[in-house]
Amino acid sequence: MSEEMNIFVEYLKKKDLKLTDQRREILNTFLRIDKHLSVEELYDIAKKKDPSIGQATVFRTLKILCDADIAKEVDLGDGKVRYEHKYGHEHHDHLICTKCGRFIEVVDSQIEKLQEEMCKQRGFTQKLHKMEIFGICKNCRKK
Amino acid sequence: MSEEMNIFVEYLKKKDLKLTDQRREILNTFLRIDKHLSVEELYDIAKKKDPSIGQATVFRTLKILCDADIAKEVDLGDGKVRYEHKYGHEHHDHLICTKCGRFIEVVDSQIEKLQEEMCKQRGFTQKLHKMEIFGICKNCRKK
DNA sequence: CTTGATTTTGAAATTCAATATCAATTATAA
DNA sequence: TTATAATTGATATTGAATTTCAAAATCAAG
Ligand SMILES: [Mn+2]
Ligand SMILES: [Mn+2]
Ligand SMILES: [Zn+2]
Ligand SMILES: [Zn+2]
Repeated sequence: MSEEMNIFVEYLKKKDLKLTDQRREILNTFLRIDKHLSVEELYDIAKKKDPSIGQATVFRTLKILCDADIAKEVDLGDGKVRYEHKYGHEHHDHLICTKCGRFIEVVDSQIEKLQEEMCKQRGFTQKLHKMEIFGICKNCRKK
Repeated sequence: MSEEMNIFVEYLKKKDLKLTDQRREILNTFLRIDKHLSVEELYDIAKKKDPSIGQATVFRTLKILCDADIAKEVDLGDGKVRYEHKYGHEHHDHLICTKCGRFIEVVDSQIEKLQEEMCKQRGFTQKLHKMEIFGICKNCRKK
């Protein structure tokens, strides 16, 4: 049983929510496919294992996984929210290939520091930030 | 007649599009209200001057203004696309106050440089980037 | 000016992701 | 086992954005 599943079970207990087959299966699928998937994509995969799972339950379960800090929304404003693993993952930003759709995860401590400074200078209290760089990845460039 | 209006007129001519009262009024409203407005907000304002203007036309015209590099989409992934002035404005990022909704425009040449380096290191060709920092602005903090 | 091909318009219909509704089903503690 | 409360999936609904379409407007040519 994965760490995340333990956390999930505990979280559900704490919130008086119930552990169901669907929720278990959705979490397992989410963990197995380590990508930035949309609900639709995750739903299609989970459905294969258990055809009785409904879209609404996938939406609902991913929201719970976010509340439990197991998943995190990634919204690029392209009309579909995606979800990534949060548990055991530090904050990071993304380089996104507009050709193949690959997400490259990056952190630059210097940039993070400069962001802090920039906010401080303006009396702005930073809560969170998003940095996304769009372009063409190494692989796609070669071809 | 504003610079932007000249550009718009030229752009329309070049693309065999027509200059209409609605398009003129939408651009003027857009220029007058120098904020990051959603289509809905811009529509409500433009409608007061000319009640016959329809939402669809506002959507359509803002798309044209983007094509003409007069306007630029700002999509924070909160379900509503906003538009800002592009003509005569350099690239910049945003500090966004989650309390009052204010947009503070910022550029940090050091950050921009580090972003370039980061991409270079990974063989990633940067096309564009978005950086948004969410938090509480000076004004809202005081209260 | 007119003319007339072509574009544009606004209202309404449609799309699409996300959310809400609801009766039937299921989990879980007593 | 039973009672209660949560959960489910199908379906309906929402809200932003887009498409459709017949009527109206633009604008270049005459
Ligand atoms: Mn990521
Ligand atoms: Mn701006
Ligand atoms: Zn790629
Ligand atoms: Zn504020």
